[in-house]
Amino acid sequence: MARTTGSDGGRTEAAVREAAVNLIARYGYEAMSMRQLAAEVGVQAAALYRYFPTKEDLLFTLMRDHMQGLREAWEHSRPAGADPARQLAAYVRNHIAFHIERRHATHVSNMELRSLSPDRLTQILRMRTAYEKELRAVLRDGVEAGIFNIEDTGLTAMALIQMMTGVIVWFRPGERLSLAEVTATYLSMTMRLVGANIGVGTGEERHVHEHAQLRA
Amino acid sequence: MARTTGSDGGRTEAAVREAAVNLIARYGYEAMSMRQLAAEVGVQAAALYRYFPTKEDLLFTLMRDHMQGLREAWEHSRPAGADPARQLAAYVRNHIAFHIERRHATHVSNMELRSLSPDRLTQILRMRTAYEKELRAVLRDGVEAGIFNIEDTGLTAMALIQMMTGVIVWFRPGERLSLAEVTATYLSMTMRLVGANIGVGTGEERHVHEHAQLRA
DNA sequence: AGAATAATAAAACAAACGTTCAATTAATTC
DNA sequence: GAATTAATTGAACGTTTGTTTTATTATTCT
Repeated sequence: MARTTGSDGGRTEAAVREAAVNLIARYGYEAMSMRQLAAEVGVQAAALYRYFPTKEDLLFTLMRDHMQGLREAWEHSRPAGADPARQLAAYVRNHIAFHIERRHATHVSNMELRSLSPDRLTQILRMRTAYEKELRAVLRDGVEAGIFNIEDTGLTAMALIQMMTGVIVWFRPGERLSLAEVTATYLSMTMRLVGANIGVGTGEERHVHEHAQLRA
Repeated sequence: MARTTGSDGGRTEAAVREAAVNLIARYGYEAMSMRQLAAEVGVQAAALYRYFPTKEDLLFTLMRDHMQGLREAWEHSRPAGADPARQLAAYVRNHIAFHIERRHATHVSNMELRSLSPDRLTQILRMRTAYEKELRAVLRDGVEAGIFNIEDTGLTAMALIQMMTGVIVWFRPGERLSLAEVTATYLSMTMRLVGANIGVGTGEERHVHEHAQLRA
């Protein structure tokens, strides 16, 4: 047999991407075979090579698109011209929302870096560094404006990102806490971490506090 | 050929463990072949099976020993009977020191969980959960004693652990900051995060502040 | 309707995989 | 010094891997 009725390149490629993200997140890039992926899509392994020349190309494409999506999400959600506290709050909200919406893709982008060739690894890391740089800039602005009290901007940025990204490890929708509650708590922890004056800028603090009271 | 002169089971096994940790951390468990590991040790692949019946047994052994080491390190360094702030400081110091001393083993234990069989995965996760529980207990004690101000103990514990473990991702000895400086800064961030009264308990705050001044 | 193109299947490739087995030599025990 | 045990080699096993090639069918274009 050959071309099947109703087959469509666009749909197949999208199906391959989605299945690949799920399989790689679950079993790992090396552990996922092209045949396994093809079977998940409902196609023969050879068909995959019409869309991605090699297995590594597939991985790289997934990662690149994920990082580009993250940068675009931040650019769309950042409140231009707002004070640093609001900017930081927007960064935290965007980061958590984006990563929870795409848990599997995030897992892939964070865990499978070592399967990339050196130059592709560099490309992805560059995108990640650029994104982290945005956070450092916000923190610096806040320090210069006297709103934040931070010992080491670089360290604080890394700590914040690790803390926020860590949410995807344990958060499961529909369990004890809602996404809104988790986000609120992380916002409050973030503001403590950067030494922001409580009640300044985010418009979230009272709200957070009420939730805290309910859970106490 | 067969047994080589000067060969020793104990030494070989130790060499296998060490090489395996390094190779798995660098290339991933699935990507590391038994032949590659054997070559690193300077032995034929078949020789590995004298010490570990399967590749997965090797992985599991590495992880189990790492988690046991972590628990033992905490038990030895915990200041029994001290106030919660000192306990928390000890937890942070031990966690960071242990994980930086064994960056590769930590990487393996955190990244290769999905390569374990279900029951072995459960065993490792149980050990990890028990360790995290210790932190939650310290936080709870601090809240009850009125020393800490925490919205959600569980969330704060996870945030702290992610934040601390994240150090191994970017920290490299001999770069901008020393381990002591990093630890001091993380201690201070931890105390902010749990809402500890500044200057209480840890005996580190003034020291931290001096470093901050130097870097500013 | 016929020609061109897009999408797939089926089969095959060499290479690499984890693992096993029998043979062989070094060290230890008696 | 002979017998036993410990440590390792070298070769082989059957699978599975990513990928390529060729053929075949569905769709689109003229």
